[in-house]
Amino acid sequence: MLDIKRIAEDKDNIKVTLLNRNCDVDIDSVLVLYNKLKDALKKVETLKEKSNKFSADIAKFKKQGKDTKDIVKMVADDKSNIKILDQSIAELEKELKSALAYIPNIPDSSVPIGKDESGNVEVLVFGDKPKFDFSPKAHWDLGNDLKILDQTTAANITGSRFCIYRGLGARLERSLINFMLDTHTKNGYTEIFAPFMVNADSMFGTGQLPKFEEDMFKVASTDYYLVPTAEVTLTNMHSQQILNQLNLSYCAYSACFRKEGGSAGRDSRGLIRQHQFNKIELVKICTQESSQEQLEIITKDAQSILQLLELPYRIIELCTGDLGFSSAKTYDIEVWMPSYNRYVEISSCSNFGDFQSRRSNIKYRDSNGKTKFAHTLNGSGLAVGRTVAAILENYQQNDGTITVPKVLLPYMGTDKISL
RNA sequence: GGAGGGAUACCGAAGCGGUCACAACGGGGCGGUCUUGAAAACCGUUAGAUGUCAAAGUCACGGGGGUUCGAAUCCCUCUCCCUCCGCCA
Repeated sequence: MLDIKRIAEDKDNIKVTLLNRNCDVDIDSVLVLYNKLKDALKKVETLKEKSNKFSADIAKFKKQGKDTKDIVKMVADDKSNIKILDQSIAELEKELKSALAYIPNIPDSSVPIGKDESGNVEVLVFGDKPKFDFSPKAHWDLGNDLKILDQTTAANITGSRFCIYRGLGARLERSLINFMLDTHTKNGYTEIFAPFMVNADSMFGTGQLPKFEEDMFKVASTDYYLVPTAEVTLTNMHSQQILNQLNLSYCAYSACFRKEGGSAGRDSRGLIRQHQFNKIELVKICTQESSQEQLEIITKDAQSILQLLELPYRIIELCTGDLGFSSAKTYDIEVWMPSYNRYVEISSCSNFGDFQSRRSNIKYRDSNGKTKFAHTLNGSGLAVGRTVAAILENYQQNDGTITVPKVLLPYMGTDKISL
């Protein structure tokens, strides 16, 4: 949520930045609403002041035994006017709030300007892509041949875009979850295990609602949604709070649920795009001054998993046209996927500035005792299913077996996945 | 699911129709006096939103609605928490 006052003060600039991220919201009509609301508020507050004063007089007069009939009638008349005005104010506020709810965050000034993903900037390449002296297989074929992944059976019991992990496949998924959480808690993140269902307020707070309702699974006969990411639970743990202590760091495992409505037919094979997948999420809540620095840290912490797993990856900075709705600045981490012959997103690390904290009302007191909106950040650390896919493909051997990455040995209990 | 009890500032809690939200009283936090230092004691300080250059003002006692000239206080409703009973991993 943007600050309406900031929009009013910096209208022209904000129009340009919104165009840069391909958003064509009519800012002028929002400001018309805002001015109408301000006028109505001024009017009603004057009336309220008057009637409050007279009401206090009534109490005084009664004590003195004076007659209050006339004054009571006068206040009663004002009251009915106030009621009408209050109703129109409530309507204006609702309209303004819902208009603001659909306006995306303003990109940070450091974000490269671009129309779409072709404008993204590669900022770092890490590791060497594996060279195979045989024809490498895709992870779904490897998983099928090794009998560790089974989409057919999952389609049978649920539907498309689900997967069953079996034997060492299931063990690999679980090992990665534990390895990632262990690594992040060593780096100072507090581990959280939170509900997989949240209410609509939480979904609004982090920006999934109202605009992206179609992307979410809603639980029938309840007002609850299945979380699309643990970002929702971790960030909203502190909604409606004034925090005394900041620079909070959380990590959590959660299953994530997404409809993937707009991607029919894309990545339908394998683990890349599922309706349900596991993810370790990192969330930071910090002061306004430190969020830029914290974004670099959270990105580094997410990368550390890939470095320890010795998987080749690169980092790109998203340009204005490719930035997510709530984000002010985002680094995507992409892992090398031999079967795609390109890098595939495995983590997205974002600084949201005060966009989410305005929505979910997360504040802190600065050193002068003034309350301010906190800054929030998050990053995947990492998407587990895609990590499994990357390990299978990058660590495959000529004989169809998979070498287990060294750091996973204590978790896997074996150095090789074979039939 | 049944029956009760609650929700007030960082925490506990008073208030039960106008004098109690510039929120009593405790505790905590912060600052100070005293002390070699600490403890204790004493003194001071500590609270939302909106608005404004600053004020004034307006709003806020879990959320929403109602009664009243006036509601933290009365009524309705929703949410959440606690206790007991029932059911149940």
